[in-house]
Amino acid sequence: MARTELPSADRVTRFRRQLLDWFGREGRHDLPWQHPATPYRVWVSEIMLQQTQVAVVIPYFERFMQRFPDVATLAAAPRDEILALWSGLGYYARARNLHAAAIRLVQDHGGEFPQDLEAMQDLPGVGRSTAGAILSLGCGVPAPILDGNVKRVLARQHAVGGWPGGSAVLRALWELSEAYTPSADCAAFNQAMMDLGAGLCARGRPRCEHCPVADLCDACATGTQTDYPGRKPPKTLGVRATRMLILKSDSGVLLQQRPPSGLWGGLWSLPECPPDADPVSWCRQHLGLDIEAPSAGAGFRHTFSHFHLDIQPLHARVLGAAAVMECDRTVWYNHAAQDEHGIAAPVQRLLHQVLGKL
DNA sequence: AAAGCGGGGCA
DNA sequence: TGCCCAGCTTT
Repeated sequence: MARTELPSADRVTRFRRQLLDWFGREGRHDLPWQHPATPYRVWVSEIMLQQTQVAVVIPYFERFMQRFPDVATLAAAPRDEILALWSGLGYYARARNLHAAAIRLVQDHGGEFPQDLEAMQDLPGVGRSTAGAILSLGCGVPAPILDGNVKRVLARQHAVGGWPGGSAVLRALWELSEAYTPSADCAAFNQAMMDLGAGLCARGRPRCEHCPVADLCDACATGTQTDYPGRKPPKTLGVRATRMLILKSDSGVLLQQRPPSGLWGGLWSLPECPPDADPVSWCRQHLGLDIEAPSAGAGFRHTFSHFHLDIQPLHARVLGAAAVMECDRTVWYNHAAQDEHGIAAPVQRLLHQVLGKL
């Protein structure tokens, strides 16, 4: 990749002024975490926003703040309760890191957020961009950010080619972010960059005719906006298959808690029977349960970032007394237990279908 | 069906 | 340092 030239002082000045003028008129000033923009609220919102769009995050954020209004409450909460409120947001390591970081803040920082980039980045789940966002938006300390929106704006402004996941491109974009980020009005500037990237400088159809910095933009000048940022090199996904057992008793549907890390770590899920095993004997062997012959439900595909999972649901009633095997990592899930368990989206979907008929 | 999103963890 | 991992929504 060609070395990216840093902007002239004049270009930086004009970019900042035009962007901030626009932000004052058109920016989002009514997001829940902006009122009040405490470090805690900004932190939680930034973690939620890491892989999720604003509209999806808002209801999760409101519920989270109701239940965990401050760092101390969050640190003292059981992890299961945090995962339950995170259910459906995906990337559950974020929730586990959030809890671990809250505990660290209480133990090592007196329940307050550190005011420097290095200590902030030491918190689990907080990298350079998130640390910059918490500092600038929540603490009034200037620091650059580089989330997906800012990457897109800067890549287009300077026609930086290549996939931003690569280290050279990433480094170039960070240098640009540092060059543009002002020490005065940093919070407004950073919020403005995110708003511009989320709104006008959108991925598919950028609305350059309304963009406050279109006259400065290298990509816009050549009509090549959608070439930036470069795409991730394609990679064919593998396919795995599983059978999820929907075992019904009078007490509900059987759920098991998954191991604490890895795929759907710590979440509650349905028992999975290997494709080549006989479900009836598998249940007797692994669950100590006698079940009737199962019937197949409608199969569907769930896609992760790195593979497809073909899920075949199998329905069966449990024979005899089912309560005997309830233990720590097993629960009969029913209406009363709803909302108390963290459950992955495709499992949630299956349970939703079944619970109506229970 | 494919792209995108920020950070952790491990060779 | 450079890959691989994670789970949803949007397009």
